[in-house]
Amino acid sequence: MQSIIDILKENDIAPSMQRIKILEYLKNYKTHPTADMIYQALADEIPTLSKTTVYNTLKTFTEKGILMALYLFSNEVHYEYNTQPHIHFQCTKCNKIYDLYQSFDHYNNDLIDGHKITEYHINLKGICKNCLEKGK
Amino acid sequence: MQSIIDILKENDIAPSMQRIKILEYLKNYKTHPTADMIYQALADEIPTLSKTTVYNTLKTFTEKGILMALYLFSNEVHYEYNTQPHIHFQCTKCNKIYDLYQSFDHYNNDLIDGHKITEYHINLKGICKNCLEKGK
DNA sequence: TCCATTTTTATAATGGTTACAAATAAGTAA
DNA sequence: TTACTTATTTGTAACCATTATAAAAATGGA
Repeated sequence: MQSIIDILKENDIAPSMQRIKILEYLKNYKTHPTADMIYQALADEIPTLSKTTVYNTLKTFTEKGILMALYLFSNEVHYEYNTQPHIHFQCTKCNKIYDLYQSFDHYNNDLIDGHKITEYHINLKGICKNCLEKGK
Repeated sequence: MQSIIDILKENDIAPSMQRIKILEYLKNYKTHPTADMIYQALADEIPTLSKTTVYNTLKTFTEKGILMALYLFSNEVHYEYNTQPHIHFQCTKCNKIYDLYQSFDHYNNDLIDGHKITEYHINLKGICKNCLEKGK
């Protein structure tokens, strides 16, 4: 089991306290948070935390491939710790984001119409089980 | 062949000049423009055009299902006139957006893990044919 | 310890989008 | 047509996520 610090070192990122806490948060709580959500969640624990640090850190992690940036159905970016391939579903009622592990088409390294594919996202939208059951 | 005005009327939208021009632009130039691109493109023809009108109109059209809002790999929204199902590919070098008509999984009205799917987007990212050929 | 480099921070700036309220255009009844 | 109501457009300001910038703090090596 790989520690947070190991993950950072493997990616040539100095394991500062802020970076550790941010990655830890994303690895433990798979809630696809935005930068602001992460900031809010950690502000108590790290009172001096700056939102700029959160943005910088997320940018670094994403560039290194540690995190995936999700562009769903709004103009704020959600982040997730990279695990096995899956697709995303967002509920239009409660806005919750779900990971789905249904079988789906994979496009990695495909060449389509001559274009080289390096990354792909499958984003679904609808009403989640929970909201369906609540009636209405 | 359905006219722009007919499309608007069918959707209970009064066919004002601004609305006609905006829909016409999206129907004719399938370039997946942003609100600002549309504004820039029409500003000469409609000198009094306001950016707010463009935003309002795009919102109306999207709510009626005439347009599709695309959330690709940035936080600006791109729009397209709804045609046959297809998927999107954006080049990371030139940022151009391509429509791909490859076969792909369809999810409409599926029920996955109890969630009702009403809309889905497949977004690919990579290097387009054109940029590949330019070498490097 | 001293110094150079990295990291964090606060502040201001940017850019896409929305809120708001006034101005204009359109639609309807008399 | 007029008078009046409603719909649409417009300009301005506000909003909110994100980025730029430069100073402050922390870190690491000689």
